Amino acid sequence: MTETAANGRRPRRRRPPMRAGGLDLRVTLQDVADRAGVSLTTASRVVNEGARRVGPVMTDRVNRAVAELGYMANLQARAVATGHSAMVGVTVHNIDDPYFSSIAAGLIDATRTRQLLVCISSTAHGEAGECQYVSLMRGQLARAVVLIGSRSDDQRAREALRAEVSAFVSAGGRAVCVGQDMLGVDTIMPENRAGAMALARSLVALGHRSFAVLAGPRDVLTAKDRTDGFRAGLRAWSVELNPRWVVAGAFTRDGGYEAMSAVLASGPARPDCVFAVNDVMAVGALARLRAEGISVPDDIAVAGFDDIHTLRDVYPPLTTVRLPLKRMGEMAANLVLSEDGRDRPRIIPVPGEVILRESTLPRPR
Amino acid sequence: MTETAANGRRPRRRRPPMRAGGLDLRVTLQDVADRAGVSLTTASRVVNEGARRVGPVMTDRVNRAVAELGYMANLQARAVATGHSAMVGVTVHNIDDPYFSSIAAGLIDATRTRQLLVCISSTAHGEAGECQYVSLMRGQLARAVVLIGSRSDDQRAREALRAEVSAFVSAGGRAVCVGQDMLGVDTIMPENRAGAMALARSLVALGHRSFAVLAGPRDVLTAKDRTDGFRAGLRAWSVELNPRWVVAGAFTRDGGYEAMSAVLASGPARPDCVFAVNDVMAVGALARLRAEGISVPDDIAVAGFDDIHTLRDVYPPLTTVRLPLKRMGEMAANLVLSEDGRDRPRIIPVPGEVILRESTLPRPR
DNA sequence: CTTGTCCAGGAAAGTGCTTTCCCGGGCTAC
DNA sequence: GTAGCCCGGGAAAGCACTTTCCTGGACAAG
Repeated sequence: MTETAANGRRPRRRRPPMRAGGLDLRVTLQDVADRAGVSLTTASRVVNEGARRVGPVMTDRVNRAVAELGYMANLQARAVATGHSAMVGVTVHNIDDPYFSSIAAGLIDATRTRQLLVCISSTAHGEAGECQYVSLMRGQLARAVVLIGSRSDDQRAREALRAEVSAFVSAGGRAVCVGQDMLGVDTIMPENRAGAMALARSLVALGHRSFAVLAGPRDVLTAKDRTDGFRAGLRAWSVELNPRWVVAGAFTRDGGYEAMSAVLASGPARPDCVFAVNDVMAVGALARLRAEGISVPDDIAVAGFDDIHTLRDVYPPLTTVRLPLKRMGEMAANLVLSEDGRDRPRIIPVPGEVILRESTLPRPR
Repeated sequence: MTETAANGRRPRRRRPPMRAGGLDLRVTLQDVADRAGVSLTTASRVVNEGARRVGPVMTDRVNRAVAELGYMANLQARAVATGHSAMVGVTVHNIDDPYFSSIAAGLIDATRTRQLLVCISSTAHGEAGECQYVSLMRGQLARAVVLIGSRSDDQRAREALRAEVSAFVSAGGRAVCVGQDMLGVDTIMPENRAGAMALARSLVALGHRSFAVLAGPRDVLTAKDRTDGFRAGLRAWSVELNPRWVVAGAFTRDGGYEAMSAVLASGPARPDCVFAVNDVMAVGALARLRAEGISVPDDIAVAGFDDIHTLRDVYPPLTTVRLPLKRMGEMAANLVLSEDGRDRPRIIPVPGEVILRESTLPRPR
């Protein structure tokens, strides 16, 4: 009681920018302790419900003070003291793209019950942005970082990212990638190549013989893998792909629209079937064909990749390769949460499933 | 030099859970200072490029040490020291819904250059989840919190959220809402009511006389506002809405599908036109009508709301009310970043624009 | 009655950073 | 030549927590 009285409250801290007029009522654990008439230590122990037990009287007093003051622990300070936080950093290339938002949704869902704080950054393609974000997460003492999206074929950028990720891991974090296995960390790996290959086989089986590919961005490995897989699948049936009909384009609806335009402009001949390396592009292609008055699937068939949920109702229904996107997000979350204990990264392949719909009806020959 | 030698490096800190085998190489500012042979203070000043100038020699030495050691500041510690962080918390109801991911994309975009760290939580409807998240953000000393999505008509929940937000603001944060103005904070307010009203007028002008409304979830104010606005718009033309044809349903494709089913099942009569309170539901309705062999727009016209970008290519193209979703995200970011200095919250109404497309061709009478 | 063992509570030392305050040297002004 | 003044550098005091270590009392065992 003697000391306690002398232990005057520290003066309100300097709070630098201090919003105009907004009185600052940040309440600290010390405030709680004071109000409850206990030591800071005891207050901390009650709040943390940790190993150390506290008597029921004190516990009660502290809890009451917490409620009365509306106390919320300063999580940053806690992170500094303990050396780790509950944050999980996530990067996607474009959150507005349903491919990414589906995966993110799965991840967030799986994470909800686990008391983790998910931070999403939309890095608009490019390893540079991801690099920066991983570094930021290192600064946040993030528990993990999840890099969602295709790797690029830019070797230098990839090395830089690899180094950054490795620094993050050395600092005690965990890293997971959804895409290609190029970072030396746990990876959820959609089987783009095999999926596209299977799709090619199915399309040939339906009677299609000449193909165009709307191949996505040149430097994106996912696009490359799907294109290559498709070509390989055709080749297995001795069907060759006309290089003039393999045209690049952005991974967007408009990218698909323009790539389709390029195919149509390439000459009077037309392919039996167009494979767009993702559904979003396929929708753009459909729009372009409709604008031209070309009937799908009667004149030209169209197939996509991903089986995006929100696109399941375009007309005609799109043949595609289904990837369990939400599930992939959950799998990523599980990788983040499970201790590995093993020395080598886990690679989890995710097969795609060919879904034939009306956009590629059988072609009578 | 005398002191420096004695100033032995602190022993490596206790690092509690310590991943198996993962050697912990967290490098601190002290390490940098030691390596550069300068004081902690100087190192800090160099790293922060703050007001205080440091001589070129020291600056250089520190920068070199930073590079060599791969130093990344512990942002949590910085936040503790300064009393604020660069974090912005964002809640959406469902990140997988294009409505939300578009707004989020706009927000993230606008935020990229500003050195802010965006944390997104998907709170799956419900003020309770938002409450919890705002509290979490208070613990993170977040600079701001952005609540994206409709308020519900649950008064108690709303009060709780309001209290939590107010605690957040008292602690020096800023709050922005995208939805209804019910929280007493800066708000981006889509004019749902007016938009639906205008849509109703346009549809009547096209010759439609009997309407069904797929009205969304009962407790969601956005759904309610749109329904009410639509009803009011009809009434202005002396058209009444048959209550049996106002059916609730989830804000999803499947919700729209089922609500449409309910309308069809309600009797032999059919409405001229169906208004789904958002595009996603409208797409579900289209699917249901197609399944029934009912032609849109010849037999029944369909209209939605939002003008979701990825849905712009459904067939037939959907009449809707366009909301500038990405722009709304940017506006929210701007509200977050601009100091207000005013005493009362800013409310920014966002008008919707009626877009007539083929799903509601004029009906000859 | 003494000794040893828990046990709840508190003081204090940490966590990595910022920022205030102090100090000594070089400069200019008179 | 000296008084006054910046100016770059460092020591130390925060910031809001956690956790170790200590302490005094209650209790059981001998």
